[in-house]
This record gives sequence, structure tokens and C-alpha cells, in this order.
Amino acid sequence: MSDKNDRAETGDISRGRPREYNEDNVMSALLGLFWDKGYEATSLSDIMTATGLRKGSLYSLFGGKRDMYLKALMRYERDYVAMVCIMLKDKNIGSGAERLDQFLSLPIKAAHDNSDQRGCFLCNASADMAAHDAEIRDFIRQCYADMTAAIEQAVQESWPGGALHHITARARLLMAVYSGLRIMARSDLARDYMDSAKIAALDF
Amino acid sequence: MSDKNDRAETGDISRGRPREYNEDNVMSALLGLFWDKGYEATSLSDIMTATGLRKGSLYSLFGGKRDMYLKALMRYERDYVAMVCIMLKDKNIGSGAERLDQFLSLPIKAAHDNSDQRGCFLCNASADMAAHDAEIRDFIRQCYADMTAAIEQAVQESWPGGALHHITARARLLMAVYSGLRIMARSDLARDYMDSAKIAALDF
DNA sequence: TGGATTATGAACCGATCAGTCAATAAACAG
DNA sequence: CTGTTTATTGACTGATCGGTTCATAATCCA
Repeated sequence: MSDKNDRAETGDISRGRPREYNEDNVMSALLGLFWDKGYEATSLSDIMTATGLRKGSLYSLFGGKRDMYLKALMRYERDYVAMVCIMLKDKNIGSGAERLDQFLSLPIKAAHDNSDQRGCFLCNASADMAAHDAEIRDFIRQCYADMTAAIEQAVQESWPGGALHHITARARLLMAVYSGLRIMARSDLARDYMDSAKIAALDF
Repeated sequence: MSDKNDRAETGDISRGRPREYNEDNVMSALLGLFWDKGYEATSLSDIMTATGLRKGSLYSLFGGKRDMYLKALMRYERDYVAMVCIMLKDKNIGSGAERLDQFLSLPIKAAHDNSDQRGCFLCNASADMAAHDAEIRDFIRQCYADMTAAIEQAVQESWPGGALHHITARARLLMAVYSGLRIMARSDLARDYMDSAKIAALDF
């Protein structure tokens, strides 16, 4: 629940009473909640029990509930989106085609190997908050753009001699397939459905 | 606001005070609200103002808010999903390939010709409610299955001699692309992004 | 005209919502 | 020790939540 050595760990030398919590754990709990339940269905009391913090601490750390959501989304970008982008661009992992296969396997592994029905928080947030919050919408759009650019690198590698506009288009297609599978996974989409959609997307 | 002739219109011969509203209009308003804002963000008072009905009438017509949502989803199925399925199967409209083109044009037309950022209510509901409501999840899954079957017919027509498992896989792929574009459209995805994803999905 | 039946509207309900605040506690500096 | 700073806590706020109840209104049938 509390890390008394937070200050020592982080090298924080600020005065006053030290924090009893670890901000990283708080952010993880916050992300888990919003990822699973979305914005409105997550209440402050849910957040209090999940983080172990009281409102006073939460509101000294965040500006409000919406700010908590945005920060959770930013953490998702840092911990998940960025890692996927790195994977898609890392030639040490495998060929371009292999990395694309790994990319489209993510929704399947999550849903059926890990029984994780939460889908992709980015996609959920797009459905949930994007249409009514400009700042969140813009952040999501940037994440999509980053992922698409990373996909494009893998596509380019897997398609020597492909025209640039074809490569771009194919990357966008794969981004859409990924998002679609992630959203459909929330409805318990069967594994063989996802498998064959993946195969069709990669058989090219 | 009210249709005094509702009874005459519908041929309703029930006794008692006649309804002052048209159930079809109420369902349209309900669908519009949940489609745009999702379940939790839509309040009873939103529903009252949009439908013009008071809680008394609403709760005599529905079992509760969640029931209103499910009925709205069923209406979406009837008015949108079913029509898309018919279009995908109707040979009078065009070739299989042409119908698939029309199908993947739906997200683009909605988002950019009609400036409709609501996406697909089915996809939104999958992100919003499916993970925590079994009945809604099953209904959504059935809608996906119906759409996929309709897509499969058009794919089969556009791909004479294609092996059945390839046709099935391709239909599932196109269903995922559609869902992905619909979800990404909630974040104001650029038209040329959607266009090229569509072209890549159909260039086969 | 007088039940019987159904719909409507407004008041009302306890619960919960996000958010605030002031008292208290725990650290450091002097 | 005292004073300063920051963190934690729990009580409190007004608003709103989904839902209920009941008197009244409007229709049909007899």
C-alpha cells in the first residue's frame, strides 16, 4: 500500500511530509480502472479503493477526474503504444513481415492467451472520450499516427520495391485491422475469427 | 412532440388513455443519445429532454436505463446493421466487389460527407458495454456474425474459385477493417487516411 | 353518466456523484 | 525546541444520479 522509502528511491529532497504512496503504482491502478471500465463508469470511490489514496491526496496530485483519465492515457502511450512502436521498428526482432505478424498477434494473445477482454485502451478511449474532448482526441490521433508510422517501417521492409503510397496505404489498413480486432475482442470474439482475419491481412 | 393520432396510425385499439408520443420517435431519440454519448454519459434527464417524455412514461415503457440502451441497440440493428447486410447481399446493387467498396465507404461517407463523428453504434457499444453485460455482448456478437456472413457473400461473388476458408478469412478481415475505421473515426481520422486504408483493403 | 383502464406529470426517494476544506501528521531547517 | 512545508484524513458540500409513487387526466365501454 505504501512505500515509506519513496523519497529515497526517487532522490526526492523536497521538504515537508513525504508521500506515503508510489506514484507509479497509483498510475498503474488508475490505468487499469479506466482501461477496463471507461471514464464514466469509473467512480472516484473505485479509484480510492484501487489506489488506496483518499480524495485529498488524489486531488493534490491531479486536477480532477478527467485529468486522471488523460494521465492514465498518457501512461498507456508510454508503456504500451511506445513499446509496440519500438517492436515494429526493431530489425533485431525479425523481418518486417514477422514483426507485422507479431503486431496483429497482440490482440489475439491478449484476448485468448491472457483472457484479457479489455482490448486496447487507446481504441476504447477513441470510442469513449474522443468525440467529446478535443485534447484527448488530439492525443489519441497522435498515438494512431505514431503507430501507423511504425507499421509503415515494417511494411516497407517487408515489401521491397513497393511504391510509397502503397506502403502507406497498407500500413493504414493494418492499423485499422488492429483497432477493429481490439474493439471486437471486447465482445469475446472467437479466436479462430481473429486468427483468420490476421492471416488474411498478412497474406498479401 | 406528440402525435395525437398515434392510436389511429398504429391501429391500436387498446382501452385507456392513449399515448401522446410516437414510440418510433422515442426510439430514434434514444438511439441518437446513446450512439453519441455512450451509456453512462447519457443521463435520464438527457433522455427526458430528448424524448419529451417524463420518467413516468419512460419507466412504463422500459424496465430501466439499461433496458433503454439494449432496445436502442436493437433498433440500430434493425435500421442500420440489417440494411447494410441487405446491401451486401443484393446483386441488383452491383458486383460483389462494388458492394464491398460501398461497404467500406460507409465509414468515410458518414464521417466526412455527413460530418458524423458518432462512428458505428455497434462498435461503440462493443467498447462501452460488451465487456460488462453478457446479454448485450451476445447481441453484439450476433450482429458481427450477421454482418460477417453478409460480407462473405459479396466476397465470394467477387472471388470466383476462391477457397471457402480464404473467403471466410477475407470477410472477417473486412469486418475488422470496418470496425477499426469506425472507431478511429471517433478521433477525427483524416479522410485520406480512411480512403487509402479502404483502397488497400480492396486492392487484392 | 360512471366505472375501468391506461398515460402523464410532478413530487419525492436514498444513494452516489465529483469535488472542497480544515484539522492533523510527518518530515526538515533553524 | 519552534516554524515551515507538505501529505493525509475524514467530514462535508450541493448537485445529480436512476428509480418510485401517486394523484390526475384522458380515453373507451357499458
